[in-house]
Amino acid sequence: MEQTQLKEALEALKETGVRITPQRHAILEYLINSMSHPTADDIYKSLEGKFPNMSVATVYNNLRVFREVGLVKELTYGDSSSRFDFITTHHYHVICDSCGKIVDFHYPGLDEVEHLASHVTGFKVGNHRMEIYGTCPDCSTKETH
Amino acid sequence: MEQTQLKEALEALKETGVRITPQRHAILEYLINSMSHPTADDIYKSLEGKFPNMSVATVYNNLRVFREVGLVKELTYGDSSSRFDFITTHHYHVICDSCGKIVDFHYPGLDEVEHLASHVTGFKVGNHRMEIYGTCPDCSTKETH
DNA sequence: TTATTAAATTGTAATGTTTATAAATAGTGT
DNA sequence: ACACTATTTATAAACATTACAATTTAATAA
Repeated sequence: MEQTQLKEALEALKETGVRITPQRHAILEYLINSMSHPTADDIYKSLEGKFPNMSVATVYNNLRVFREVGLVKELTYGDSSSRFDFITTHHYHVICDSCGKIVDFHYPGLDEVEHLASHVTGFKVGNHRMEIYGTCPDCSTKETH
Repeated sequence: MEQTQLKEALEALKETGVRITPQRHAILEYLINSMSHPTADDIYKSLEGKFPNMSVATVYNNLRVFREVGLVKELTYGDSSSRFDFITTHHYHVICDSCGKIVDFHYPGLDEVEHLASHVTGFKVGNHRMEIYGTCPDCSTKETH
C-alpha cells in the first residue's frame, strides 16, 4: 500500500527532473508512513537517527520541492509552525481546539462552492481549503466530569 | 454604518471587562474602516502618525484580545504573517495565487459539512474555515497577452 | 475631582520558525 | 569513471511573534 505510494512519488519526482537523494527518500517515506501531520521539525527529529548530519535546511528545502511538485500539502493553522501532509485522496481535516489533534475527514468536495465563487468574483478558481474545528471525543469527556 | 460597528465593538469590550484605550479604539477603527485584511505590521505602520510611541507589542496584544472576545478573525495563510479581519457577516475569502489579493465571498455556509464531520469523527464541531484559491481577473488578463 | 488599583502600554530582549548563502558533496546521463 | 549541476550542509540572518519588567493610564468609587 505505502510502497506503491512511495514508488509513485519517486516516479513523479523523476519526471519533474528532481534528483532522488537518500534524504528525500527518507522524508517522503516518513510523510507517507506517518499518519499524523508532522511539522518540519518533527521530520528533522525523526530522521536524526538515520541521518545524523542532515541539516534542517534540507528538510525545509525538500518540503518546498515536494509542495511545488504537488506531492505534499502545507497546512498553516494558527500555531507557530506549518504542518505537512502527503496528498493521497481528497480529504479535509477536523481539528481539536483543545488538544490540537487532527483527524482526516472524507467529503465529496465543494465544487459547487468553487463554481459560485468563480462566477461572483471573476476569479479563475483553482482549488480551495477547508478545516473544521471543534472538540474531540477525548477532550469532550475530560471536560464534562 | 461603520460608526455602529465601532460602537458595538466598544460595547462588547466593555461587557467583557476589557478597558478601552486610545490605542484599542484606533486599532478597531482601522480594522473596521480598512476594507482590506491587514497584518499586524500594516496596522502598526498605519497608526504610526497618530501614535508615534505605540509599541508593536501593543498591536499584537490587542489583536489577541479582540480575537478572544470574538471581534476579529485571524487568517493564517501560507505567507509569513497573519492577517486580521473584523468580523461582520459570515463570509469566505477568495485569494489570488498570483498577487495575493483577497476578495470577500458571501455564501450561505456549510452547516451540512459540519454536521457530517461531527457524525463521522465524533467531534463536537464548533466552526470551520474555508478559502478559495485562484487567479484574479487582473492577473488573468496579464498572463494571456 | 482625586485617589486607588488593577490593567494596559512601552521598550527591549528573547524565542522560534523559516530562509539565504557559500563551500563541500553527491546524483545523473554519457 | 567523468563531468556537470543539483543538492546538502553548516551557519548566519531575517522575520514574526512573545515574554518581561518598569512605567503609565483607564475605570471606579469616595
